[in-house]
Amino acid sequence: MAKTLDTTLLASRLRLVVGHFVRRMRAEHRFPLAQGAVLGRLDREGAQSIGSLAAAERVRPQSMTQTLTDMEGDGLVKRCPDPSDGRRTLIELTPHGLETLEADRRHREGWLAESLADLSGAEQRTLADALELLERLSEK
Amino acid sequence: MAKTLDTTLLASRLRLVVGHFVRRMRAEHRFPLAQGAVLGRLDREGAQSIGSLAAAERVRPQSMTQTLTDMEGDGLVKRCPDPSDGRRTLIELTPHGLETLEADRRHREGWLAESLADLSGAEQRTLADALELLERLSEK
DNA sequence: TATTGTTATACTCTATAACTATA
DNA sequence: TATAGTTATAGAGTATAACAATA
Repeated sequence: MAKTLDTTLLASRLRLVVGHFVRRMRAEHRFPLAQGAVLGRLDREGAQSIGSLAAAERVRPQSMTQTLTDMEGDGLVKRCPDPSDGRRTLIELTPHGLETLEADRRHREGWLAESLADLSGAEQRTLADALELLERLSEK
Repeated sequence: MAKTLDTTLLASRLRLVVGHFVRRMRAEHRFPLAQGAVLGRLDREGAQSIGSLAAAERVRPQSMTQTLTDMEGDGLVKRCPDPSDGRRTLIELTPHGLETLEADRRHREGWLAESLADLSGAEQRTLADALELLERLSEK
């Protein structure tokens, strides 16, 4: 039976490591993390409403509006009225947004994705399992 | 032999889960995370220089100066000249800083530390192992 | 010259509150 | 009334550049 760890120390270490990792990701990207997240999601899932993007990223709709306004200003996304519901706005990738995403992916190959690929299958599994746990903690 | 996962998807999920977790932690704390980190470190390790705090938290010295200036304004820490090196400033906890830290720890017991304690020993081990991996990724 | 820390400035990221427009 | 989104505002968190003081 595995022994229980000191949860206060584990909590501190969690905060420190996660904080460091976020700063490292930020430094590595060519454009803001929050924007990259939206680009990736639009590419994977297609055009969708602002509220749905906010829910998926688990930020407030107001925060997402701000991110999208910045991105629209940079020509990465386009706002389109939803024909079936006048309250909704659909967000879609522009060609420039897609190019930017692909350039970022190529660049990150030099770091995160490549580093992850360097891990053993067991290590990748450990990381994936830990993400499940982290998500469970976040939901509580 | 464990199969290799899709590293692009794992990278996306890593960003999402970690981002969500950080926002959850931020929302749960009574005062800024960066300040809580400093309070905990000073309590565990005792008074130390600004540069050493910055290195431990892996932020720039300028960022740490800013954090500490805010904290000093709130009476959480005190700047003391290092008697052995006029360039250095030692940071020490004030009684108010210690009280604040202890109050925060009691409050967090209601969430993170308690949630971690609810995990099985194996799950805690998975999380601790993943932190090692995450730290290795951050260092690369 | 090298090291420690600060000031000035700016950007990212997110939140709450109050609002408008549509259903 | 309820829902989708926006505007206004503020605060946390961090960075780079330029600087002063001390070793």
